[in-house]
Amino acid sequence: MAFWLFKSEPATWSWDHQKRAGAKGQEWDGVRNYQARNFMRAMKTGERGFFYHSNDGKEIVGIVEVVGEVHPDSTAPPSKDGVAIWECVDLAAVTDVPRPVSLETIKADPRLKDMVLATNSRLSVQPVTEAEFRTICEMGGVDLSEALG
DNA sequence: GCCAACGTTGGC
DNA sequence: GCCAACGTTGGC
Repeated sequence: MAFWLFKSEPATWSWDHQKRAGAKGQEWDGVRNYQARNFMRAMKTGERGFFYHSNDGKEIVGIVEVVGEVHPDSTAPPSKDGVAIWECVDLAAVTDVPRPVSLETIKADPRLKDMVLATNSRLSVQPVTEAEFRTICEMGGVDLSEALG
């Protein structure tokens, strides 16, 4: 079981939007970065990730679940040869992070200093280790059994 | 609003 | 295949 982190500017797509999308979820579309896309290709249904508010907030605010594996991004322009270049997964909200964990907090914690969020701030879809996932759930007051389903 | 970091593009 | 120029992201 792998863990992930998804970044979104709340002005574009916020945690509230994500929650309103409900259990059937919503395409995580608009990614136009090969590294981020490749991580999405590796995702399996049922895997969990963090929902992070970039720019405005700069904190982890929710837990999401992969409810649909990678498929062509409906917002991407069609390719000439019919092979999709840009793909995405579907995500559904699982639970809130009661005490959002800020970037500042993450950078200040030695257990989290190697998180991609701290080392490569521009990557919008990132892998998270299980240890990091558990640490942040604990810091954020998230019930682990709820987060992991 | 600025700018550093990063990725992509295109000229050579 | 190198690298300068450019565009974008996102923290500050």
